[in-house]
Amino acid sequence: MPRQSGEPPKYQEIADKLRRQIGDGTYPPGSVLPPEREIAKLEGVAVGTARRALAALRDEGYTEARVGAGVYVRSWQPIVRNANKRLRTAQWGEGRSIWDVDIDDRDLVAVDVQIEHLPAPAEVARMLDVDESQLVYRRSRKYVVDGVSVMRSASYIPEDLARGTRITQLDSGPGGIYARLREAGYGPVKFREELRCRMPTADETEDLQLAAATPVVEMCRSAMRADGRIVEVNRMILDASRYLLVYDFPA
Amino acid sequence: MPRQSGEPPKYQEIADKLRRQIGDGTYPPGSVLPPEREIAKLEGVAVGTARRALAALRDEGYTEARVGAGVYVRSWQPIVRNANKRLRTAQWGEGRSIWDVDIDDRDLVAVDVQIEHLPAPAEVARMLDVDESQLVYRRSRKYVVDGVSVMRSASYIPEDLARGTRITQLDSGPGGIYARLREAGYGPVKFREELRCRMPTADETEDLQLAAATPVVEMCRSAMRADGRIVEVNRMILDASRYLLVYDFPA
DNA sequence: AAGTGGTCTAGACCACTGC
DNA sequence: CAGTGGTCTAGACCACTTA
Repeated sequence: MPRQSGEPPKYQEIADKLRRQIGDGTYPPGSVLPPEREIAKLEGVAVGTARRALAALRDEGYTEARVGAGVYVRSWQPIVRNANKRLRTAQWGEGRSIWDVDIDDRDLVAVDVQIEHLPAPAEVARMLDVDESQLVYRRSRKYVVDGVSVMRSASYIPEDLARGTRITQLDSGPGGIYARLREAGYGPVKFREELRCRMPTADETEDLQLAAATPVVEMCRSAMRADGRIVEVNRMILDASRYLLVYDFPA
Repeated sequence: MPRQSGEPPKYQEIADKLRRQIGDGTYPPGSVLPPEREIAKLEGVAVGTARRALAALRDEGYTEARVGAGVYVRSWQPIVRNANKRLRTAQWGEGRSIWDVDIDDRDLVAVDVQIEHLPAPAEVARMLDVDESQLVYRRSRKYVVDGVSVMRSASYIPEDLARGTRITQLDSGPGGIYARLREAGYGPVKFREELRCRMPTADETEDLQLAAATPVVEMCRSAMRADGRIVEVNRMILDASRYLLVYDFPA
């Protein structure tokens, strides 16, 4: 039988009900929802319709399905990322990686660290104000917290600034690349972060092991020297469900 | 027939193909994809499977379906929002961006403007450091650009700061509420913006007329006076597909 | 081995659009 | 009025998890 004309779709009403039950603690974070076949029987709908309701919840980030096991209620425990605090000059001098600062007491691990020496990608070349054919260093890595991939980052540095420093090595040394740039007299004085939020590509979903329908934040940070030259461009993809972003600025 | 064991699902392969064709210009922005029944026939699958492929594209923001008309390819023409424009114009000059966006100044129109006088919501009360029972002014509005709803905003001001000023009126006067606060000696000197990105609730989808599976940016801006008191809290919901957010800050 | 979510089929009626 | 996307049914097999 087709559904009667009129109000909201059945799958939406079932989803609303489950959403409410997740909200009021009937299904607390970490718990399992009834299987789709049981929901179908309880609500008197076809299994496909119950599936759509569950899919809606999954697509809103409420739940995570594990095949063979069940549909689990997710919780949101974000990493607080304060851009200004992390990049303050004082903290680079202390020999700490900027990434240590805001992770509370959770372990943050960089994996899949790579250094490449390649021609600048078009947009990066425009930002760095160099020719596309010119070589840059690309330092890429993925960050993992509590076993969960939360971000992929790729940093681009013009060759003439990186040459002869530890920026070209896997371990860039205490304080990271900003400390190296500063030692060489190229310390950045200003930053710009541009962000957009969108649904991930298939590659990003695979790389960060994103739950279905989790958005990503695509961020580009550029670091500028006193004379106005951009000395580094950092392109990042963040699992949006894992981050709370904070910016402070004067009026 | 159930599908053969092995590689990616059919609907995913069809989606990949369409995604590629959107990318290479076979279906340019604004064009219409073949109807689901035709895709089903062409690909030799059931209509439901073709539908899943189209649903995947829609869920990634590539397309927008108009019932009765067809599935249209979307384009991304974001509003560039520079949180601290003063810093930007003074120190960065004309902005270079990785994203190729026109920085045109389209007019933002405020609609559905409302002023309420109500007890502070719990989180707002905590931010403003007042009792939950205490009254605050809530100024809410929706912003529309080119006929499209892009943001909903709700600003909260403690009663003792707003009383006797035009902050309590629909038209808060030239310069907006910050000018009024400044006149009263309460001018903010610092801002903080906290952002998270997530899938919208059903209410938000309805309110902003969001395309299916478009993420939102949930933002909370607080304005701080010289003595440290927070004089305003502004809660915003942005259609993520319409915004490019920019933050400048010193090292 | 039983149960679960993921995929798929082959139909159907509805509300809406555009001619 | 023909065509479109949205919803729904009642089945089916698969790969996987759990015990």
